[in-house]
Amino acid sequence: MFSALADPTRRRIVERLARGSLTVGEIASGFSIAQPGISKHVRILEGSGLISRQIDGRVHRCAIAPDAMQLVCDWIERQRRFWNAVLDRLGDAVEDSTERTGGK
Amino acid sequence: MFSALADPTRRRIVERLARGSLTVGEIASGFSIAQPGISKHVRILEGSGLISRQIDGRVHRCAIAPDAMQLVCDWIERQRRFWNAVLDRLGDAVEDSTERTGGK
DNA sequence: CAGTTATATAACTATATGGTTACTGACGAG
DNA sequence: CTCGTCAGTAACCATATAGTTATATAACTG
Repeated sequence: MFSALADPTRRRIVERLARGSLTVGEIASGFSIAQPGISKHVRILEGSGLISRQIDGRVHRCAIAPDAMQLVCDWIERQRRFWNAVLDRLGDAVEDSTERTGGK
Repeated sequence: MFSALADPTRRRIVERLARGSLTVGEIASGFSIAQPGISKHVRILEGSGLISRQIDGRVHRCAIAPDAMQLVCDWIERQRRFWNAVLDRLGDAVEDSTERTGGK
């Protein structure tokens, strides 16, 4: 799922889908890359569980999958906690060193 | 900076550096890949501004760069807001549809 | 039915990436 | 000075990835 979102084109697709569901053709019309390329990206996003597809006759309507979105949010929250902890630790280290050296 | 953190090996390097500064050799000893590979990763991390290097004789001591860490935290926070907004919108859509259909 | 449209699939290309080995240079110890 | 060590550079390799074009399949439309 992380690697699915690593590609900027796929992130843009998801961002567009966040505004509402779209068919594959509608997605493709927003990019300068050819339709088969979009099909690939959509397939990857679908395979990662990030989006779902409802086939309605010829058109495939794509939408963001709420469950996956929840996982994304959870994952980001974990990352946020981790990096903030790193940042805090760096802040402490700076304080320590400024104390030891008599400071700035 | 995002692409620098996209590689799992580089993330692990940063995680180890979060525990304290390390020389290139010390970093390399924690991985199964050869030293020149680590050198490359370190160079990429340094080029992205995520870590800094203090050359002390033969040894190169690496540490996380606080400024970049702040940027990472800011970026993650923006992402968190964005994806939570997407999630909220999806939640509303579900509510709407269940209202319309009389569904559970 | 024939023709058009929406999408997928196949085969290929180009490029980026992560890894390797071999070698080089700088520093420090004896 | 010589030798060993830490690290960087160069050249190369394998693989993955994003894109392409051409073709196939399936559903509408007249």
